[in-house]
Amino acid sequence: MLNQTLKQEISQLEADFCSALSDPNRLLLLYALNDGPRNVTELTNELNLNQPTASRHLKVLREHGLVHTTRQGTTITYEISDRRLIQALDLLRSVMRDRLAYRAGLMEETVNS
Amino acid sequence: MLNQTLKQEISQLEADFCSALSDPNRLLLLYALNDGPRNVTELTNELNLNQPTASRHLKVLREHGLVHTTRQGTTITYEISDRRLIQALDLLRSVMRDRLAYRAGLMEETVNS
DNA sequence: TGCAAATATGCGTTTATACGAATATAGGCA
DNA sequence: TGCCTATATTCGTATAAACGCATATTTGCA
Repeated sequence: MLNQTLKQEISQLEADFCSALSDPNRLLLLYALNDGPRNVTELTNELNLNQPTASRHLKVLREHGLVHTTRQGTTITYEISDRRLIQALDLLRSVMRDRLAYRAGLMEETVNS
Repeated sequence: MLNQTLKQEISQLEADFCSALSDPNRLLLLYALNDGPRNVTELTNELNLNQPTASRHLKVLREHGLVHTTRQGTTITYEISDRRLIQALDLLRSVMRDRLAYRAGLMEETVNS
């Protein structure tokens, strides 16, 4: 059993982790990186971001340890740190999908009654 | 293959979903509800929140479909909607744990060198 | 040294979200 | 109706985070 203060600290950490995931551009970056390592320019082009935006979001991901980098000359390649992130995100998507399906069902019922 | 606009919309939805998870009090609420349904007063007491705070956070969880409610008289019981949420959160925790362990390892190396 | 390419940061503004304190609403019951 | 309990909302304020634009930093190379 954990005491309350510890629980709160862990939840704070986990919440910080989640807030790193709560931006659409960062999710797109993570999913892109799930297909393989990319450098900033490639990511910028693939996702149609402007360069400072991509760089700032990558910084957030990096600071939360969700991605890591290797430099080759002036180029910096980003890589996803842990595949379980995508597993977790996919789980969330399936929850989301079922919830949307449920709501769509409700809509139909409403329309048909 | 999904087109870019659709990808962006899905990522936006998923990001909204994640931002519902990016608050320590809401995570504590979810984990409490994982042990079984609770009403607002019980949650308020268990987590040492003040009542409006609990209510507001529960509203966020409800609006994102993470929990659902049943009313009995004046009492409203909250229940977690989908166990996979806890699965996903536990996955994130394990990623977090490994990352902290890795950083702790780096610290030791630094100290010992 | 000096330039070019890749990446990162600073600034100003806008938008979102959390909180406490106070207040409002809803349901049950006399 | 009027009161009590449970839950929700409003208000004012404070903090954080996103964006575009401009600029800085780093590295490789002539």
